[in-house]
Amino acid sequence: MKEINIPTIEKINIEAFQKDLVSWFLEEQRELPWRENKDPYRVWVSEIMLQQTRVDTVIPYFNRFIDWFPTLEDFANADEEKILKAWEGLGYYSRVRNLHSAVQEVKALYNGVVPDSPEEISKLKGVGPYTAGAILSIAYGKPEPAVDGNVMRVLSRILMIYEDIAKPKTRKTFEAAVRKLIDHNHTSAFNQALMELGALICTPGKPACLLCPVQSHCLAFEAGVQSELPVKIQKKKTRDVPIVAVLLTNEKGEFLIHKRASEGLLANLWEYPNFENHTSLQHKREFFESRFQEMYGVKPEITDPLVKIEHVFSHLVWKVDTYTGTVKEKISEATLIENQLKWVSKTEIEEFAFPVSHQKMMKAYNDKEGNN
DNA sequence: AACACGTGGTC
DNA sequence: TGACCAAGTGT
Repeated sequence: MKEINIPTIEKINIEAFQKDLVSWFLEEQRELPWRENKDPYRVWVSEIMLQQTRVDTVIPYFNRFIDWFPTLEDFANADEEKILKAWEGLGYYSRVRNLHSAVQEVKALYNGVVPDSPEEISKLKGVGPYTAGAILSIAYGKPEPAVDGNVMRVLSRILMIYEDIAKPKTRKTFEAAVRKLIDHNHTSAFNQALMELGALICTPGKPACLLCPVQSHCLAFEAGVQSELPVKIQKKKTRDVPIVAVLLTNEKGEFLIHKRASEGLLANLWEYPNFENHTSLQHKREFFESRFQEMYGVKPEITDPLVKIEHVFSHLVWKVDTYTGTVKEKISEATLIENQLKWVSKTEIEEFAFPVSHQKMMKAYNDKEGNN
């Protein structure tokens, strides 16, 4: 275990810093549904939802999630279709599948009680260094660091740390800092205060230093360099992926849907039949029809163009040309099962989780038909 | 270490 | 309008 040295920490009056920060949090914290109590299960769910996701986005999802699965055991017993539906639209869907298997493990191994040791809790799927520290400090009062993007931004300023926060090893520097700074009597408030401060005051763009409860402790403010911090180098280019997707119906008015693979992008979510189309430009319909036929043995008929959808992911961009179409011939039951295809009515379709891009297809269809 | 993994909001 | 961002983790 290498010792991490942070010279500037000597300049901080730690007790005064703790008091100013924690007092501010106790006074000014937002009322959030996951702050109603310290149930480790609720804290856990909220921390997973909040990964890379805004508070305002999470609130309605969290409330519905707790409504559907009030206890850890309720969630452990839920089926995968339902848990994906609970997450539909939130993104990063592996979060909910990992949470599900982790919760089932807690039920089986720990009698349904979320473990309170760093070693045990860190073994759970989807529980990394941040989430482990967050649950341990918030739900169990353990003096563990919970270093997220907010904490790195706030502490990079207070301690004038110029390490690139995009680099994995940098998190360790900030964990070491938190271990020295954390208020052992108020671990929950201290860690949450760091994040709350980052969200409300010590923001990325223009930090509201004049309103900051720990302004007098901030080395970057003292030096007038708060806008230069944190240092963050990085940006990957996205690549375009052209896709042709078709909303296919049969004579019964049912829609054909396809379940995505169990790993990778949008794993296990449902979608309308589509193919990546690197070939060309004017022949998208023919391309789809022939690919569909070679995959499933039946030739669909594409009728009308629907909408063009551009969907931006963090690492790629789908350029989707969508159409409506019909399937007149019968697709055999074996083919349907083998290829994870399903005919569903407009009512049944509500039970399945779709990525946002494909939700837009049905919306466009409804808008166009003027029905619902 | 670097990249895959979603979505909606912001300046 | 195109980054850049928001309470990260798995591989």
